Amino acid sequence: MKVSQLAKVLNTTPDTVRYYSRIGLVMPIKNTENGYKSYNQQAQQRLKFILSARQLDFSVEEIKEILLVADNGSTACPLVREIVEHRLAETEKKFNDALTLRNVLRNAIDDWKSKPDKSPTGDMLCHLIQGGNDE
Amino acid sequence: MKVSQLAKVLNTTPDTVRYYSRIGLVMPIKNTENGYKSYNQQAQQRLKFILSARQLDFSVEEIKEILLVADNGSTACPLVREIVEHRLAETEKKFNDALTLRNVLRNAIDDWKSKPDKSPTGDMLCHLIQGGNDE
DNA sequence: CTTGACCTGTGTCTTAGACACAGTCGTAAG
DNA sequence: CTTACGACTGTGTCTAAGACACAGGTCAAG
Repeated sequence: MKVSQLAKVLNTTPDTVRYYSRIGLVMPIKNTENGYKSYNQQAQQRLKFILSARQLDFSVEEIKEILLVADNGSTACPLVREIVEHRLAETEKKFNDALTLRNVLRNAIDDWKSKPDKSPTGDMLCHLIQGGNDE
Repeated sequence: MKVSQLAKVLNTTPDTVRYYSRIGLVMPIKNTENGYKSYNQQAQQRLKFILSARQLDFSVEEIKEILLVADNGSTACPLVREIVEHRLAETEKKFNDALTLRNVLRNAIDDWKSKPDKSPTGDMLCHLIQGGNDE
């Protein structure tokens, strides 16, 4: 299995496969003829796992730690549970931040509807953004 | 006004002030004695504008374009309106993505509650992530 | 003068790949 | 067989918005 072939099978991009190879998450065999990377069944399994974890928004660094534990023969499950809890908390924060920003943007657009465009002055670059209650 | 003083006045960090100086968004005067950056009233005004735009999640690159237009004496308002519309669309996407991911994570946590930790096997690194319906 | 706390500019680091590039493969035509 | 050419390859570099490390500078207290 070469890079693009593996990428297609697992529905990802060659660049992603190369990246994970580059940082050592998957270890292809090097074809000594041309230096091309060659992936076996185990590498494919491993990459599939990585992609699944990425879908849960696990960072590559976290996945690296999980694999380290699993490669050692230990259960990675407790670590995985911990990470997913952590990720949930972060995602809820992102969710709230996006919600807040959405409202701010919507209010801005609404407020600005009644305001004209103005040329900048010495102390006012754009009254939409800077402007308090200019009339 | 030196870096940290300006940062404190505008409630931001010295690193942020230095960054905007470094990329040329604000242009401090160089003290010829010690090479320290010195900010005047106009620079402060400018930085304040930048920070306000950042609060609307405008990118630094977008702000750079706005300032370019304003420095030219033209109205930046149309550009600002365009950017904020664009940003709203992106924020709504982020919002939805976060919502979706939150549900995925919650479901995962819930599903996993009834599942034990397992040691990895040759073809199963972590059954929580990989596992279909193993019992 | 010396100490020490704080400040300074500059250089490097961060994520997770995307992109550019020169070289290589494989296949089809001549 | 050679040649051409499109698809592929590994490696090096780039991204956003600062954060951090570091060697040196400043300034007030003693």
